[in-house]
Amino acid sequence: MKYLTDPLAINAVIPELASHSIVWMDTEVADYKTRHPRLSLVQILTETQESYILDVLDQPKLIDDLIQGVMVNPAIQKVFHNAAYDLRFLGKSAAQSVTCTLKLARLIPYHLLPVSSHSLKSLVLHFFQHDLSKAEQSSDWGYRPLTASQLDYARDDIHYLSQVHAALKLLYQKAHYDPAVDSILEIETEILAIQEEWKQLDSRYQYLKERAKAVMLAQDIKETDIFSLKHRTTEKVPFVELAQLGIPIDFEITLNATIRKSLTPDQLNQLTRTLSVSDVLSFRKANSDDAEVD
DNA sequence: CGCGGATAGAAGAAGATGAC
DNA sequence: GTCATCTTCTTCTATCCGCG
Repeated sequence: MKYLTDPLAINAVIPELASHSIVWMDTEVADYKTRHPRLSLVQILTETQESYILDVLDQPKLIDDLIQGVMVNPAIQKVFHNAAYDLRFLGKSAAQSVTCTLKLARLIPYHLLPVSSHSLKSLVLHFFQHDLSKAEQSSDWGYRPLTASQLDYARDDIHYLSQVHAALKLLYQKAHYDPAVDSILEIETEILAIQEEWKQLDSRYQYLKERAKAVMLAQDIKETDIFSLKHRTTEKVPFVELAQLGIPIDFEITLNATIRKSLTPDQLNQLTRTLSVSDVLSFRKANSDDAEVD
């Protein structure tokens, strides 16, 4: 691990970092609760397992050099967890070739990745049974010198990020089939195998939720360990009144059966109609015995 | 705390089905 | 044919998530 605090040393290492085709990155931020958070550390791991911790606190010039040298270069793939957060400090929309493991994790269906949260901590626990201590996450990253424990945390983060990334890529491949060559028969076999069990569970699940809601309403319980019940208000105004106020209205209204009925064919043709078509999958009604006599 | 994006769930619609 | 019911979909908005 290289912990670099000297601006000259950091500047010197940028070309070396830029020579990699993929790096795993993370940042630590000071004053994150205030209106003006400051970038404190940028951690970078290379595919050769070298980790760099760059101290860039109050070094806007250095941060910009890093953005120009690494972030905007499309030839370097940058992997972050919740990239949107780090990009606020590292080039924003100018950053190129950024991969986000949070987004990747969310693309994997629950049955292949059964975790209650897609935070890096949860993913590390799921894949590697390692409790990534997040105690340092909210520590003071604006104070110098940093503690050994802070630096350990900073290094662990990118190390586990690359491991999680690899595990996620495998699962992603497992989850994604090419529909052009996928087998409908295989899908049908699998869905029939679990359908009855799923129906029973789903029925029970919905039923219990309805009961819970009824109980909480009747007994005026607002919150339990697993449920919360709150009011939700929706206010409406007559459309005609809005129109009469001359408020610019620029959205479409679904042409439903009721409105359609009150329009003459002429009126209907005068309107600018846009049609949207969706494809609907449904189960066919289970055939009775005559189906087999085909 | 702030943000961008995801998510849950309510509401309303289309269309298939079923009872009569 | 009419009407009600069921499934599935889209749309909308408040709320949640994840980062430090």
